[in-house]
Amino acid sequence: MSQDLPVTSYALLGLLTFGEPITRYELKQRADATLRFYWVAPAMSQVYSELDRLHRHRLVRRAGQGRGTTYELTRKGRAELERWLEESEVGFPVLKHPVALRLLLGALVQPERTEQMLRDHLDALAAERIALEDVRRGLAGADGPGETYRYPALVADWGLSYLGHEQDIVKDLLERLEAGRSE
Amino acid sequence: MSQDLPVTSYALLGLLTFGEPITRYELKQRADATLRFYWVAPAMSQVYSELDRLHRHRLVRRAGQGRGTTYELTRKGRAELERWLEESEVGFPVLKHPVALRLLLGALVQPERTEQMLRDHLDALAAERIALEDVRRGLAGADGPGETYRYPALVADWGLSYLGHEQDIVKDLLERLEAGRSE
DNA sequence: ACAGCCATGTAACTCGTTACATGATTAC
DNA sequence: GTAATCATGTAACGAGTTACATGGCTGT
Repeated sequence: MSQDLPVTSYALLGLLTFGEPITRYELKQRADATLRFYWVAPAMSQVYSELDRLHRHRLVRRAGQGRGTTYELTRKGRAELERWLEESEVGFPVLKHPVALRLLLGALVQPERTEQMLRDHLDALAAERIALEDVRRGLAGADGPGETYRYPALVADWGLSYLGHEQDIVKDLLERLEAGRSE
Repeated sequence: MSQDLPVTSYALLGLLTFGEPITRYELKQRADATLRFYWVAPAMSQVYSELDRLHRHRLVRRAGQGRGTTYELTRKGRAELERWLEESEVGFPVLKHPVALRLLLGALVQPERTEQMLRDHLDALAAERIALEDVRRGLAGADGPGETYRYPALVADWGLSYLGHEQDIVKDLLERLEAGRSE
């Protein structure tokens, strides 16, 4: 492999390392349930095209045909995933935060609008947190050192801590806005 | 305007609301200095094409020609930006976090590799924080309620708090990894 | 029977990037 | 003079999305 694939390819390949061979549809669900918290939730059509590419590169193997075809890593796929983890550059996280972007432009709208947006964001954060707590619970029991879900559990804890802190920040911002408004 | 433009268009339009008319080159620098912390740092070529589009829609006005042409909001541009802030859906933040993605796959590499990655990430976070602290200092003095940089200052504080918390989480993860390894 | 989900696939489009190309201005 | 930075622009590409289309399976 002379050139790296896009990161999302490796992310999907990585999801295949947990458990049994799965269908593309199931892989999409797994991505929606886990990957979306710290990477992306790829469109269904992208799951199809990415798996086609991974198959062309012999990094995954199909089993069965037609409806219910499952996919699993090949030995080459695992080796390539390990190589990528070892050799490729990691890169800094990218955050696309529409709420922060709109807060930046708060001067253009009524203060109440901005405050309402932050309150709505608090609701969304609470919902997101519940979803991630569900994921975290599903990992419990096999999350100790050396166990299957150790690393996924660490990532989930990371996400939960992030969401909790985000809630704290937004509450604090709301207070500062309200305090400034009544001056 | 029957259809929303991409969010990045509004982001760039929004950056034009602060201060005097600027060139596209300066707009790119402004984006690199501020927008990148919570949205994206668009490529130079995208700044050109986005401003072309904004100009086609009469949302920005050019002044001068050739080298040094500056851009500023039109009245229509400001109205459209306000409309977008009021009417469009906000959407949940998207985080693309290569470090978390690799931590998920920690089982595939030597533990020392993962720990080194987290230490490198701590360094990167410290550097990012210094850069954002510079930005924050530049806003001080006009960041009170009702002042020009009030909202940008709130966003910068948000970012600083986020980075600080991220540092704490990563330190904690490192300790958990090291503790688990010596069992 | 019918609704809803499961499941698979294609086509068109666009956002955004990288690579390429050019030349003016400034600092040393 | 020459290197670095300022500044402007085009072309090709690719990742990822939305929209479209089809049909099997399952529960009521």
